[in-house]
Amino acid sequence: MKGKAITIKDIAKLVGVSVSTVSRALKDHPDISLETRDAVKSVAMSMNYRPSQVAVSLRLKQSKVIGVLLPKIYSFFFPSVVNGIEEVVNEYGYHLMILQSNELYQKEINNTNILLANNVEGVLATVSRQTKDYSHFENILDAGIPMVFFDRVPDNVMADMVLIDDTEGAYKAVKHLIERGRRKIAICIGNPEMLISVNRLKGYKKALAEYKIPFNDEYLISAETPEHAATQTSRLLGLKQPPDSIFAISDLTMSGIVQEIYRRKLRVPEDVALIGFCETIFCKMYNPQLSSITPLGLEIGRQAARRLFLRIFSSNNHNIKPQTIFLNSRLEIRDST
Amino acid sequence: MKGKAITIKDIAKLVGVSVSTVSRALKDHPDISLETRDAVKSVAMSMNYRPSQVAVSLRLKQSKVIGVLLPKIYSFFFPSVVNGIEEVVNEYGYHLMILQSNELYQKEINNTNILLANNVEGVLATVSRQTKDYSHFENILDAGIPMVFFDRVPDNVMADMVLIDDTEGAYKAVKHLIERGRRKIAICIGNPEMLISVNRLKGYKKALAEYKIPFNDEYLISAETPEHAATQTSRLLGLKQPPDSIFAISDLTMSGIVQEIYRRKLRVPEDVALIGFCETIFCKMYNPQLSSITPLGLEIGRQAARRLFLRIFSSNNHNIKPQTIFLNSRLEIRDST
DNA sequence: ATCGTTACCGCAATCGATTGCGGTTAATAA
DNA sequence: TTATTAACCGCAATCGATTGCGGTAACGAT
Repeated sequence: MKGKAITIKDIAKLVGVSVSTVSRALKDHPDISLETRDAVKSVAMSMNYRPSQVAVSLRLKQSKVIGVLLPKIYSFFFPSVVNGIEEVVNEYGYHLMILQSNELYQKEINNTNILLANNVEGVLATVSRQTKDYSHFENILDAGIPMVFFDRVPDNVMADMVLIDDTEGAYKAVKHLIERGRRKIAICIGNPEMLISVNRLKGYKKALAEYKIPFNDEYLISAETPEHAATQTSRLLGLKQPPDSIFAISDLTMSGIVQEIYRRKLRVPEDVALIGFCETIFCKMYNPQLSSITPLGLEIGRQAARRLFLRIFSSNNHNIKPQTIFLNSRLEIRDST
Repeated sequence: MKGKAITIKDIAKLVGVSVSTVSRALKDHPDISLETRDAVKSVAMSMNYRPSQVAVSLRLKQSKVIGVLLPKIYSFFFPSVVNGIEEVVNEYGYHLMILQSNELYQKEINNTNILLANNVEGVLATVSRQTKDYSHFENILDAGIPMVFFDRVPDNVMADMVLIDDTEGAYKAVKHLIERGRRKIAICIGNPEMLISVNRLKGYKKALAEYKIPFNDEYLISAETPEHAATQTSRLLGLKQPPDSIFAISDLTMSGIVQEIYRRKLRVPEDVALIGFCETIFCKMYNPQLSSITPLGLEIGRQAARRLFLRIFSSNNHNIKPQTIFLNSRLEIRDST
């Protein structure tokens, strides 16, 4: 900021009125005569005046900024969520401060502090994989700042949550495989401690149970990177009774699985049927295109943001009961099943 | 902000000193005695004091925020750039305000105003497809705020630019195809008016010329969406002399091309060799994996951010000559060629 | 006893915008 | 002519932190 921006004071001097008059004129306060208003406005216009959001933020605590806490923007899923958030946030004239934790607990704490220091008016968050303690989020809530969690949510924080019904989604995926005649169905989850893994595994088991297929723990693998998924898949396919289908609960691990299947020159879906839990656009990039449960990141972002603004604009935010919104994910059948 | 945050004033009252003393004590000003310093600090700590970044920003014009202007975060390329930017920006204790234009000129103008109103200390930008006039960027520069453009850059703004050497990259890609024995090489560009299209096309022609292969404008298609690319590809493959290889200059259009090739049950690379201009991770998702020129988004982000901080921390920003940095993209040979 | 230092600390202005309250002018009523 | 009352507008405090400058106390030196 060298070429100092022009302020309300500059306008006041030029028009020959006080700063208070300028301030009021600019927002059509009835106390100010029409001529004065016009004079102020035209000068403001000609000087290319831009009100300092920072000053407003200090004075009124209205920063027009929503904080977003993410593990990693460089992924398949989060950019679409961010898109949904932006869509809504822009409607209200707000914008985003996006902070990533890189899945680190300490970084997540720092990030909450940064948001607090910047007077954000609301926070949307997905917790990192490392996070077990949620007290840093309480700081935000205690400051009276509305929060909505999405996707990976904490289990004992009094705030709104927006997430996909993982159990239901996984259930639909596996049921679909069964209906296609598969019986030896493997599942690749992520970190077994994560709720997302737990729930999707639950849906998997539910579908098996419904068709009286016994659960075989040799068919359960866990991976957090494509490479890891590939080696795990290799083990799977080397079994005496290799699976005839695989359900992968994440985009990233699916790519590893596909790699390994290609490497072994197996056919999809003839030898192995595949179904993922991933964004549409990525499923379409494979050959054959993957059937999938799409988590609808866009929709998650929208809903979370809407819920947040409901609180921001409510006079008695604290009287609104925290709510958990489950979104149904959609089964999209393509060529891999 | 209901549960009002605690301020320097609260600490002052509790310790029994003035606010100025607290301010100085917190930053180890030598004027303040050690006991006072410790007293202030311990109280600050126990009250969980967090300095208001907003107040500092107003007073000192140090917002610790870097603005990022993007067409669309939901893409293949930009998240990786953002990652690179974040990496550097965090080193310096800064964070990002990311604004997307959705390729709309008017939105881009609004976004520059938002950044200005928020006292950002620097701006990193990629221009939208619609943008022909760059005067809104001049506003930022005139305010004394350093700017670095990356990827899609304007052609007549006095600012730093960081971009990949498109011509060289395309040249390497096409040369690679030729060396693999291909002669009927098609190219799919984006909007023909965009510099990126122009330059990559230039590299394509350069490689052809080097091997004395005449340019055939039937082999030149242009698309901005996967769907559009698919129909264009269909036309290509329906030619009397269909191409034996296709070079696609963007991730998105490549996906459309691949779709169409799959649909026609053509083999890659036997019938049609493919080479893209895309991020590694996406190339690996195809079957077969795509050879590619990788634009190294991460590296672009890093370099742009570094260049920006060079200006931010220099006392005479305006004396540093604007510089255009070309990054070499890397040829990664996989299975599609 | 007086002056000079040094060591510490507070006053008050400042950044830019907002707003309660009080003041001035002019018009109108009595 | 005087009191009343709109109609307009300005003063000054405020948000939270920073900082130039001035002030006080304690100490030693002369």
